[in-house]
Amino acid sequence: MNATPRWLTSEQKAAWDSFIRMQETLIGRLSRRIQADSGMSASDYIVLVSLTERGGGRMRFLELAKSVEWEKSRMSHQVGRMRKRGLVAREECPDDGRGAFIVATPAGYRAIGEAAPLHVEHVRRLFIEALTQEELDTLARISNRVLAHMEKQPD
Amino acid sequence: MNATPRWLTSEQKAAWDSFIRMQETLIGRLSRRIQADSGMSASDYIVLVSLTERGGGRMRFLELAKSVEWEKSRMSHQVGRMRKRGLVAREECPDDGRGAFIVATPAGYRAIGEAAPLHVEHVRRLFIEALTQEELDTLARISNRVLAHMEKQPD
DNA sequence: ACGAAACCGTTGACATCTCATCTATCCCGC
DNA sequence: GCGGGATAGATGAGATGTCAACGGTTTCGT
Repeated sequence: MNATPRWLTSEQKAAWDSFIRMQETLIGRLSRRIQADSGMSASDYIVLVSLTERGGGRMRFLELAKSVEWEKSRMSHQVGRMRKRGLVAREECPDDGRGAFIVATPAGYRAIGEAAPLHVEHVRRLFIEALTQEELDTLARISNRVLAHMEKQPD
Repeated sequence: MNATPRWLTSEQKAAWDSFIRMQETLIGRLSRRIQADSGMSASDYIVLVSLTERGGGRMRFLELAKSVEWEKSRMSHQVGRMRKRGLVAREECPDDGRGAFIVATPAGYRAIGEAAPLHVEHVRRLFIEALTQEELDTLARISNRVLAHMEKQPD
């Protein structure tokens, strides 16, 4: 037994629609680019970046998952595939019999080393160059505000 | 034989990272919400919205695909699944022997009618409420600028 | 007319993501 | 030191997305 739903105002809807469309187009183009340029999936790329930059090429499994904010199941499948492709390896963890370290292989380093400059170039070309530094700052502030707001909200 | 890659400045990288993180978190939470609230996938939702709002419940297949900016293959699979679930139906097109109309079924209308208010509530709660109207306008302007820029760029 | 090219939509193979469930190990109180 | 709960991670099923190739139709130049 609800009241009429409260729809968005036309300004709110316009903002939402523009944002969604932009975001979808941009992410779509970038992932297709990564794939085409490097043969890696966008997921491979993200995981390798996090593993090599934030973990020095070696991280505990769940730490890696947290660092990219994925659930463990997703990461587990992903690591399995990346292992099959030789991008990462798995090492037992001496301290914790359940645990595992994920390690970037030389092939993994090579792949990310080749892919990263191309990726950055596309980010710059498609996104950064569209905006002034002031607009970028504004977008960052807005993004952080939304993130902070979401953290306070339940699911 | 390349020069050292031109990385992003720290301000640019900060903006990019914040945007990506926000976008991913927000979209992730919203799709899980749609799924949990209505049993529909986010894709089902988008397609039904476009079909009922912009097409009056009946659209040519490729027109539908264009209206949500999907490739035809993706839409074809999606429509196949939605057909199986009874959300849409397919009609032959008299004018064009290759073509097809996609039609929202009563069950489809019911599903979208129930899901939409909940979805809007979550959009409002997670996103709209985090920002002032001025910030929303700014974000819309920035999004449209990026979109316009991308349209001019090759793949 | 008629053949080629463009168009509409489908299909199959494969990669990926989610959810629920499972195993094994660790930790903690008693 | 033992039993129960938390933790680390893997796994299988099913839904989804991508890419490349395909089969009919239409269209259009000649």
